[in-house]
Amino acid sequence: MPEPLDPDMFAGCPPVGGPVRIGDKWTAKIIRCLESGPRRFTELQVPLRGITPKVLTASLRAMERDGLLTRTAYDEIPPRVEYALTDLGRSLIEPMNAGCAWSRAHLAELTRARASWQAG
Amino acid sequence: MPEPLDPDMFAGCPPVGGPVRIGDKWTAKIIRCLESGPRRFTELQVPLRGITPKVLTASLRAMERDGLLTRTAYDEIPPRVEYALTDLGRSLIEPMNAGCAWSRAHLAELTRARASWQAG
DNA sequence: CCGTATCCTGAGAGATACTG
DNA sequence: CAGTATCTCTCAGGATACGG
Repeated sequence: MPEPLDPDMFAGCPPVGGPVRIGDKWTAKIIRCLESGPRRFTELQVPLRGITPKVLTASLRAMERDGLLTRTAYDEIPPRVEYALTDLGRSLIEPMNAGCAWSRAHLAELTRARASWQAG
Repeated sequence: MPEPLDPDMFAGCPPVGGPVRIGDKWTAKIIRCLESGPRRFTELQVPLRGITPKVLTASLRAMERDGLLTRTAYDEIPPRVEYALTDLGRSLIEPMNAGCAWSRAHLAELTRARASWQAG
């Protein structure tokens, strides 16, 4: 493969931190939480161990802005807000599963690689 | 979907920054660069616009440690070093393609969502 | 050619406290 | 219940310069 690399081979690629921040700490997990149906703010906080309300709010707002989920506030007392995946958000589940499948298939191999690196 | 979320639903999931840092700024692109065959340090710097040697070195070392690629130094003058994907590294291409396919399919939709957010 | 050595910056993330 | 308001911190990433 002696062909030189195209200097512009990433020209069409969105920059990291561009269109969708699926690679951040929480986005993928939030999608998983909403996979089974709409959830409320506090409900999300439970599996998202220790996420602070500020960070959860920021994550949800970003995802809402990107059209991955919807926020619905009901005018009740006490307040009730529900977050639900859009079709767009739901469409991310497939590629996410591809990544998870890779992890399951190769995690052992990876752990071995790290171990033998430590060894020498 | 009134079933409560499992508080431990992410128990088995590796922490972000865990096993494989594919979500960082450079790892995926480096894999793309090596897809077509082994490459040298300076060769990688070309499409990786503006990556500094320090950062490229750090990325390559991390990937080597994880068994995603190999580093081969030839004892010549001037020095020659080649980086090549391992089978493990190559196996990441498939799930990466799944993500790229998603981008291609939904980028327009996403851009629309952002625009309408700005508008209203 | 292939890196190392320093120094620096910013953004994501967390701790803590408070409110409609 | 569902957030906001501050403050702080860490660390990936970058700028620059130098070395085998």
